[in-house]
Amino acid sequence: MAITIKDIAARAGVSRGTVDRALNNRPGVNPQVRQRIRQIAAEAGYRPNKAGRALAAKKNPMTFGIVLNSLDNPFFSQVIKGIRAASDELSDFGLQTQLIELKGYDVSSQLDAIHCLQEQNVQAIILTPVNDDRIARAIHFLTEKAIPVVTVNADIEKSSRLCYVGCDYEKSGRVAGELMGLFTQGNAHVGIVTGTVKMLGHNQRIHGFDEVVKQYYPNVMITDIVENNDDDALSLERARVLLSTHPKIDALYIVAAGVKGAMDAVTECGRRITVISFDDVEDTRILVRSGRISATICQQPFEQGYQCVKILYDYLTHGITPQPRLYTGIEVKVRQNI
Amino acid sequence: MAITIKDIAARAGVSRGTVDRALNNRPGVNPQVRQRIRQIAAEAGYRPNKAGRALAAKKNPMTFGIVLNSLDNPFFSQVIKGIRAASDELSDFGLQTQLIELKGYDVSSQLDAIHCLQEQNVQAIILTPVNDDRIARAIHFLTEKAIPVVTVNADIEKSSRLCYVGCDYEKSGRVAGELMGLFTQGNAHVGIVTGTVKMLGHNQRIHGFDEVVKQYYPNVMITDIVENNDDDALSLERARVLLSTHPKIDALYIVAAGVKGAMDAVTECGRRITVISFDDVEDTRILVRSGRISATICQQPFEQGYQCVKILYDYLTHGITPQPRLYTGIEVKVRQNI
DNA sequence: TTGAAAGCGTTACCAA
DNA sequence: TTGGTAACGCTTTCAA
Repeated sequence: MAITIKDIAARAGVSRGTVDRALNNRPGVNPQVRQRIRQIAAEAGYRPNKAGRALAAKKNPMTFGIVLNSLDNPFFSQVIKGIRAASDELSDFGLQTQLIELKGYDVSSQLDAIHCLQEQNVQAIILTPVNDDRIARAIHFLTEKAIPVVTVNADIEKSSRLCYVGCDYEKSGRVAGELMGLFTQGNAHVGIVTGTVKMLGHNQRIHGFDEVVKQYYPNVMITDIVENNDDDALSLERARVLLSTHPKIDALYIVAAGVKGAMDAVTECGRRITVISFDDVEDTRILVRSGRISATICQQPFEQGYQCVKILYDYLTHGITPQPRLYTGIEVKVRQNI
Repeated sequence: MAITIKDIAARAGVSRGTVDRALNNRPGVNPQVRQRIRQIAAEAGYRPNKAGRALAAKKNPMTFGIVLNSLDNPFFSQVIKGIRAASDELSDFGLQTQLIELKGYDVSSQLDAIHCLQEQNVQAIILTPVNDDRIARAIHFLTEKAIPVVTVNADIEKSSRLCYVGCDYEKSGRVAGELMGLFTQGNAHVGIVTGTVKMLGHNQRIHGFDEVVKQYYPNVMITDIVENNDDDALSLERARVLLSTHPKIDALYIVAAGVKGAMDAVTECGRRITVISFDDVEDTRILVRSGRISATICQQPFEQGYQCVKILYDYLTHGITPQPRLYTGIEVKVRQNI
């Protein structure tokens, strides 16, 4: 049976309250007594009991505020499921969550949502930030007020967020490059369809891909790149031009959304094209099942949702400081395991 | 704030003790009173608080016994890490674990271990069973004594185990078949190196592979199969014969352990061979990194260890009956994500 | 600065 | 068949 506060109190010859104050950096303990108690606790290998703590914590429950750009974006439904799973699991330990869903990547609506949550006195905030200075400042402001912020799925440069939970975009691009090399046996003319060059993650996926084919598959050539703004209609149009302009293209690397549009262009042109894409939404799944996309590379959205909640809970209640980045797994899905 | 036993007791006009007895099927409650209490609890959407329960449960702590054939088998170190993670996490909730590690797949030493655990009055048993009738009978006996058994990593036919946690071998074989088709662009003569035809899982991996190439890649031919008993020395010998007997073979499907031995034979013969293997142990990792194995298909051993403990805990303390099979994910690892 | 005690939700035990 | 009470480990409040 593990050691408890009661045991430590007995050994130190003080009361349980004093031990609690000493170990949890609460004010009003004689420095020497505090020191002695910590010493005893460390020697005994004391670890606070989570159940006991949770029960006592129910007196002042916690709320996490969450801001996601998830409306009309099927990818995020899995992230939300992960968030729900974590907050369900932790509800018995005094945690509540409040979710605000936004559409698109608009800075001011994101700022509004953050302010709204702040007024509700949330203890922490989770968000998918737009990569903008005003958001960075808002995060800074929250952190100063001792409201930790975790970014999920997308990160923001030079901000004071506690932790980023999401994909390692560079690495997933490298995996894509490797698979392209393997599927084409090292010979291909690749057309790239990206979302937008303004999204950090999209660029990183291209960069990782490029590095790998350069190093290992010198006969895999990147022929051209087009942007589709994550939009299917535009994707069809741009991919159509891409394919007709470059008759040599026999492979497609689709970096973001707009998969269906690009694949319609492939069908139109009638050529045999090796395709690699990202994520696992309905449209993509159908295309992988039919063999028209060889592989799609996924980023564990459920896990992203689950972990961002869990990390904040552990940070606030057990003082566990997370690594600055938690990368979720890179999953290769083909026809047989999608 | 969620509803508690106290609330229900008040509404039903009885004591907390009676509510506890009524809701947890303990004896000694007037049937009508029991009925009424359950009604009230159901209407109020009562869900027992886990922290409260855990604290109370510390009075009679639980021990799970675990039997793994893990000695000299690096694959299992990850399974053990998963078990440790789960039992660490649950130690605050009154769980202890007792691990017995065995070498090889010997029925009688496995039976001995089970008896040993039984004498220590464990509340549940986790094991990697040998597929043998005597083990099946032992499991049956335990189940009758209300000691639930979960099989991990390998299952046993017609036994009364509560749940199997591990790989879907058939499906992972199908993924291998798909990848082989993609890597060879549908043209290959495949040699298969398996562990033993006596292991259900190994056969399933071959069967799944066979089905997929038959259906989707008719020009991927399975040329021959050899057994290596999961042993590197034997693997080298058999693979050597395989490759020299069939000069046409240009692809290798390595189903189980003995990867290093088989790959030494590949090096010897000097031909260019496309290789797919399973699992992620040191030897394999080096071969994938060097590009000599194109992909290795993994089965989340950590997750297997973690889940088997968690499932039993949830079953015993919260009455959550698991699905009969929990398949862990199939992970495709290539040079860039291993 | 410290101690004592109440309370979080559940279970177990003893008494009625 | 029931109720009352103590206990699990921790935090908080009030009093000293």
